[in-house]
Amino acid sequence: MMKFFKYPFQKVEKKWLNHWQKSNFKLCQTKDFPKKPKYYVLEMFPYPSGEGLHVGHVENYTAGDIYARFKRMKGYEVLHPMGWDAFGLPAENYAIKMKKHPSEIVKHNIGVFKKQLLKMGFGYDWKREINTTDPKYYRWTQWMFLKLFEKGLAYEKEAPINFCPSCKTGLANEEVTAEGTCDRCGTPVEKKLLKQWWIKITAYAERLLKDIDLLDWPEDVKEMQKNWIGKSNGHQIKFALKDDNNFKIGEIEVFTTRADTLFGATYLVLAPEHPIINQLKDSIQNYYEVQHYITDALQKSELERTDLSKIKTGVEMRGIKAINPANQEAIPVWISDYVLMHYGTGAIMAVPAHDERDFEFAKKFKLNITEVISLDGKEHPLEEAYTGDGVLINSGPFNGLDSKSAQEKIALYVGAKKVTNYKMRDWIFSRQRYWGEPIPIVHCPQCGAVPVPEKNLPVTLPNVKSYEPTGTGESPLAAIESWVNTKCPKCGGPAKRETNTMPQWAGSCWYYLRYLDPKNSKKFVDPKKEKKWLPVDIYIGGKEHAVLHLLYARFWHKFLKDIGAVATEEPFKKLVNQGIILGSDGRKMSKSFGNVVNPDEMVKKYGADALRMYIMFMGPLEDMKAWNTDGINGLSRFISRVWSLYQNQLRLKGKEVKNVELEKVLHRTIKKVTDDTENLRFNTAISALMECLNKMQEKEVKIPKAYLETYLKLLAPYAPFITEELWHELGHRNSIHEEKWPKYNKKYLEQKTFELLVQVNGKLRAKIEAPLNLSQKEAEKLALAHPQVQKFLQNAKPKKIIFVPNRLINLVG
RNA sequence: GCCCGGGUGGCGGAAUCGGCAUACGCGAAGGACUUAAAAUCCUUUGUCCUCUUCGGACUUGUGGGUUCGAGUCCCACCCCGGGCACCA
Repeated sequence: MMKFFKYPFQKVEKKWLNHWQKSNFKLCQTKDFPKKPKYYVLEMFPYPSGEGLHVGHVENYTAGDIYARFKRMKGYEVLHPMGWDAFGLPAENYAIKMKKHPSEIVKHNIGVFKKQLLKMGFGYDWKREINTTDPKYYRWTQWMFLKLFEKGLAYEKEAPINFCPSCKTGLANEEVTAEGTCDRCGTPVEKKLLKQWWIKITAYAERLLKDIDLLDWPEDVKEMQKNWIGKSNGHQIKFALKDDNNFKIGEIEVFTTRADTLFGATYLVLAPEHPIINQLKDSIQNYYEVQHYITDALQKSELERTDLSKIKTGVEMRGIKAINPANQEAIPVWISDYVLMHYGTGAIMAVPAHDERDFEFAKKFKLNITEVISLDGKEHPLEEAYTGDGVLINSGPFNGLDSKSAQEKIALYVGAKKVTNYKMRDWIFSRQRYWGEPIPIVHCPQCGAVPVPEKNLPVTLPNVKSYEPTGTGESPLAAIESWVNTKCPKCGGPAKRETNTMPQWAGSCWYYLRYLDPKNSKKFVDPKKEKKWLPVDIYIGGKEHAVLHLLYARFWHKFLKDIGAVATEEPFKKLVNQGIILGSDGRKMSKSFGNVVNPDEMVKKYGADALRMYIMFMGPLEDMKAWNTDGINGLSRFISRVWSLYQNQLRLKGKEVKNVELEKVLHRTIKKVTDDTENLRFNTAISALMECLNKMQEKEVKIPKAYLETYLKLLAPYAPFITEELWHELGHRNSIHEEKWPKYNKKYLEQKTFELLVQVNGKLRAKIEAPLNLSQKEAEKLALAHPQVQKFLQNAKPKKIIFVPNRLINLVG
């Protein structure tokens, strides 16, 4: 009789964690230059918040841990590191509240996180642990900034920041609500113009776009990056401006992707910020009205301006006309906030017949609408803009041409310039905050912005008590005079340090490189190590980083390549996004819904192995899935059943019984678990492990020890604790996690017979056990002899027979 | 509005090449063990007809199509999730 043994998971997990920790996870320590093939498994490193680890982390890191353990057993030298992305707002805000230094809070939170990760059984090479807030780390972030500065890719420019007049502080975008108010006090957020540091990521737009094709990434993430970069090819066309007396008073250049519609351009529209407006002010008859509109528009937040549901507004600059270069027609010039200054030239030619926005605008202000593209070459009354292709009409010498080929011809006709534009904008790199990497620049009244010499890096954050907001919109660092005032590295005169700090993205742009060489004080990474280990073979993390982090990191990496610091073009070869885990009510986990699952409690109640396996069993890694409190019971039960089986087997006396049937099942399981794990289909790998266990406990006989060992190895990446314990109970002294991954033997997968499926008119009517490689003739004979088949054929002869060897026969009557 | 995903039992999901739909797990029902409960073990479990089996009909969001055969391919539509959104 099979006896039930209760699995003492708490005892076992504690025992092995202690054991592994004693050697600082020697098993997971990676050689810099191994003989074995390398494999770099990376998970997006966490921000160590005060909340501790959440289930999303557990999902992300379990997937990575299973994969790293699997690859290691498959014979790779696996690099699987962990670190902390610890600069950023929450730590700073919490520090202000608790009157503690952010670094203390970070240190504490890291302690909590690390303990939780260890309890989950994750195996990292802790010798390579990094922390972005460590001066020894951010020294290199600053060094890279200086390189960007040196190459002209970091520059200063005035830009509006979000500013809360009540809190008297600059706000990060994430602190501004969707309604455009301050997250903390509800006051409407204002804009304040301040000098900001920018990174010229747009210089890399084309390469960032082109190289997306090199990546083994989810299609939607690639698509998102493409859209974000937003390349469009078009033309810049010049329109002469004339006043009421027909004097030429200037010129406006517009950007269009539809030069073929030029004859339909019945007015121009300028962005309210367009500098030419001021130059034209003497000729504008309604200048007061125009000025009023502009002031209004500039006060609006980006959110208000880009609200699509809003009815379009605008004002005409009376007294000024533009000349359409295609037909020399004088057309009105308007100003409207739906035209954006930062894209193209900040001015558009409006073709209301063939652009939805222009159509809407023209209807509202009763402007001319001229149809120039027609599907049938005829003119029609237009109910809405037609944005497709067609044949040109009302276009003088170009009538009858198809719109595609007309584009270049009309462009040539009016002397337009071919231009490529990108939606992507440069990256604002300054934050008015204390808890970030200081930007290593000194502002000298004589020499301007001077880089801090490399030998003086890092520029460390001053360790003072007051890092609360200054009230001016500047960084808290501005108030720390002893730190701010310094000497100019160039002329030696009195100068001030840059007081803005870097955004949280900075440290995460290159952390995957530092893991390769975390202690190097001469270089951020030894180029030989970079060459050996990059690119990252698999990068696992949340989709929320689909654009920003992943685009910044790709840019940063390409820049490092250009200065010869790395040899690879792209940092992350394969990307995988784990899906969000929702609460059991199907809503996003949140304190206010009370549906948050605490991993610590789950580990306490069910053990880490059960939690790991449940989270992987819930569904495909990339899918969104809802937590089910009962679900984890099933995996807890599975773990117990494994335990019981092995305890029974260890106690069973007598001879091992060779079991051909079980052997077949085992080898099928090896194949299935190997393939599924390789392809990150952990949920189906686990069900295969369950099926195999069901088979093993079906009969109460002594199973050969070799089978029991093989099964444990298959389970080891998933449940590292119980497998280690049982491996030792089977008499081994080494760790199961350094064992070789089992191979299946094809001979056990081969079948001598198969189940012939017999269909009549496509419907399954019988299943017949038949020898493999049965011929069609024999199959027919077998099928026709079956009473069920005769019944449905009604003794008629089949008109047609479909035969799929070793699978089915379909008799069509 | 545009661009991606997706829709399969009471629930999470499986079906990897167009060939047994519903694997595996949860839940539920019945039983064994127990004074009892928990735990554990066994049986049943898509819907309907026949309710005794044998068996049959139907079933992968909806409607059409291609095919000997469709969850899988094609067309149209409905619904859900995500991303982008005045980028000319």
